[in-house]
Amino acid sequence: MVLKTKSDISRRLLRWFKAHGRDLPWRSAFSPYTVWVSEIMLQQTQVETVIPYYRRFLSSFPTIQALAKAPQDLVLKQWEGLGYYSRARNLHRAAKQVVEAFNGRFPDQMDALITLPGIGKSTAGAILSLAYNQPFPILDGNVKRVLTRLFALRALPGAGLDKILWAYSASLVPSDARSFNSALMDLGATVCRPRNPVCGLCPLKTLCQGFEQHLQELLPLKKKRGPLPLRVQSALVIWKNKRVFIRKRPVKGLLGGLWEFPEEAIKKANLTGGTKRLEIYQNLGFQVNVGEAILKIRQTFTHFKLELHIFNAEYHSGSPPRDKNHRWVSLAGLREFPFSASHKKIVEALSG
DNA sequence: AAATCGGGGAT
DNA sequence: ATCCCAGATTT
Repeated sequence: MVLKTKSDISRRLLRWFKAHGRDLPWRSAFSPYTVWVSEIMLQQTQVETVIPYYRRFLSSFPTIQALAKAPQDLVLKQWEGLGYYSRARNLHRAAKQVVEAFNGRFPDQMDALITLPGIGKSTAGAILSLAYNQPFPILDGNVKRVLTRLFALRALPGAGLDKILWAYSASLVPSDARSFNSALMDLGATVCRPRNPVCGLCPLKTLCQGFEQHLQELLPLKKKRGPLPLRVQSALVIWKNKRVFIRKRPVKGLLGGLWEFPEEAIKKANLTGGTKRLEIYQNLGFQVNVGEAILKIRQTFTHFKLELHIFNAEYHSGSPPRDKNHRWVSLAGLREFPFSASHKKIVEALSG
């Protein structure tokens, strides 16, 4: 009975996929490199957002050797605006590892794949199934939702539920894992959607326990999170002889490796008391005269909200550290450096 | 187990 | 405004 249902599910899904599967840029070649790049970009990021980045990235780095040889600033520049920049740094590191430790040969085994930075169990399963057509399961947001509904799993999110979902995903994968896993993701994205699932168009409708129990809108269960804390910060556009000062953020942590106009936390009171503005900057290493506010930017991050106040400033005295992480750059030169979305808006405000 | 890590699309 | 996206890594 269970075996019959299993083959029933894969048969229905594969037939549906032939007629309704998405035509996506990374589904033309199935080379390990392009599958890998797409999988990393697609982590926590929607397909439509990824597509232009994917094209540009492969245009800049057509091979894993080209990626391995590239400077990190250029890799981050191609990633600029996509978010979760550790993905880009890990992708770059992993490319070097494959070129050096694996002689340029992309691994085709689970144990080797998960040694590469940025590749966890699900991305490894995706690479093995999509690039090599090996029968490995995946468990992304789409698959979690489809399986949770299909088997009416009422557990709260967490390790316990994940273990059950991995077991279901593994039990369902047929020999044509490439098409099956693609179909599972497409079904989740286009039919078994988070809100307003289109159960009338679902090939698994008659097998779906969630639909049978009218739970499709309630599943998967989610835990609610509290309000995000607000961080108020300032950034300075410091001028000196038609150039502006930028520095590189630490490679670890938030927006790691990106460049910025010096940014620090401030208290809201310091925004209004004109003369207090000189006290805003503690760690700059040199003295400036702070001018008027020129821009205010709000940005929501995963775990906090940012309110960023940008001020014009003029170099006064002293000197910043003389290393490659601190630069005076012309307006035209700013285009070479990778910035976060917020600081990209500052660049645009200065240029436009 | 919980926190960290971006930015935007959809509603 | 909220939810969530082809998750991984660190704490």
